[in-house]
Amino acid sequence: MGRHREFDVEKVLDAALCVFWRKGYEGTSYADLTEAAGVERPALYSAFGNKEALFRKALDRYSERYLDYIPEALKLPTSRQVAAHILYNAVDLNTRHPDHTGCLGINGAVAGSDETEPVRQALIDFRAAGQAQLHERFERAKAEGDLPETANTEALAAFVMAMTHGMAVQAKAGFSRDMLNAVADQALSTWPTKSS
Amino acid sequence: MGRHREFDVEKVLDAALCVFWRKGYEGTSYADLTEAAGVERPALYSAFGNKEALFRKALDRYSERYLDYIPEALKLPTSRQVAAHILYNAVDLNTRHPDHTGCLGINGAVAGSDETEPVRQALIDFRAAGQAQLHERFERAKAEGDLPETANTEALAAFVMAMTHGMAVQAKAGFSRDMLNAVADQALSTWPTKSS
DNA sequence: CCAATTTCATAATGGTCGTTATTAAACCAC
DNA sequence: GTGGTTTAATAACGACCATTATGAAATTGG
Repeated sequence: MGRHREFDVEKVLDAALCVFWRKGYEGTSYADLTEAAGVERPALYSAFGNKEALFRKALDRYSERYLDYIPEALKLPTSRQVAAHILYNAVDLNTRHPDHTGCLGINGAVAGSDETEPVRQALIDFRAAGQAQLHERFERAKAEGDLPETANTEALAAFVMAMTHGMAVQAKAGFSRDMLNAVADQALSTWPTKSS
Repeated sequence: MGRHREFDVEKVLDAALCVFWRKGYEGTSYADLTEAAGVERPALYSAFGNKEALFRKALDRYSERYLDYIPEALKLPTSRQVAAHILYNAVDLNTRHPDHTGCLGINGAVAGSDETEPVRQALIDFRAAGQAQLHERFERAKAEGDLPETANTEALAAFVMAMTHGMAVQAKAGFSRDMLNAVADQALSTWPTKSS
């Protein structure tokens, strides 16, 4: 019983996600959020909690809605295909939406005031989780003989992640999709092979 | 005539630079700046102008004091040495100071509120200037036969910059110097050669 | 139809933001 | 040493920050 909610929670979360994506955590104000969502402040608080909780929910939704290419990539047969799938799909995601280029994992917060530290750390953990999955996958590739015994799988995973981070920065700076794809090409040209 | 300034302008600028380096432009408040510099607000305004002007001066000083390895790199004989010098020195710079890891060009601002847009753009230009120098140097390498005729020098320059950006993000996330050096190794592992 | 409950919009909270008046102190030329 | 000028420190400015108190509107169970 009681009055019904008049807005679609998921639509509002998507709107908030887009704002965070564009302006980062610290750069986003409730004025921005209410304008984008078409919903007043107290409604946001009652539906999602405070700003940090809202950001964390937006980050979860980002994972679900936009990063499905990562589990896809991990299932591919060779480590090179895994890396290629991730890099090219990252370029696509970073340049697909003209009003929020780059990546929430980077735009959200790289540096910031002390008050934003928990969010910054959450993003560090978020990125580390992706890197750990990649590391694990490359370990499997080594066991399967897809990667040479000498391969530093941890560094390889960190390298792919560094590329996605760097390209995200460049996408946010306005780099074209074509340019970033060429950058990804160059990154993949360094990929180790079993027979070298 | 008139009273003398009681603080060292360069020391105060260095202090401000360190704060911006750690917290970024938007994450830095005048409370932070005055505490770090040991100088009151009005003194900062009279010596440097407003927050944006102070940041721009800090960025200039950053260039002079910390990025001298870039002109050094450009003078090296081969494009591979140029890239290696930049990447390893970037790792060093990104991890040398425990209280401000990463790079001001990235930490300063990747995303932010609309008010920070001029600073964000200044950093984009700043990074683009470095990339242009690199591009030019790689063009020369191609003319000298150091790089193959087929090399995409613009993408190569963007690739090296993407690596520095990505490693800067990782350094700010706490990655070790050793890990980042291994990432740089991977990036350099298949630099294009004249004879391939 | 009434009472209980939930959401709504308005507007206020205390705090911090960047930026400056304001006034006292220190200096130099005369 | 006095007058003119520059800097220093205190404290204030309006604006915006995230958060919430308040009361009207809407809904359902009894």
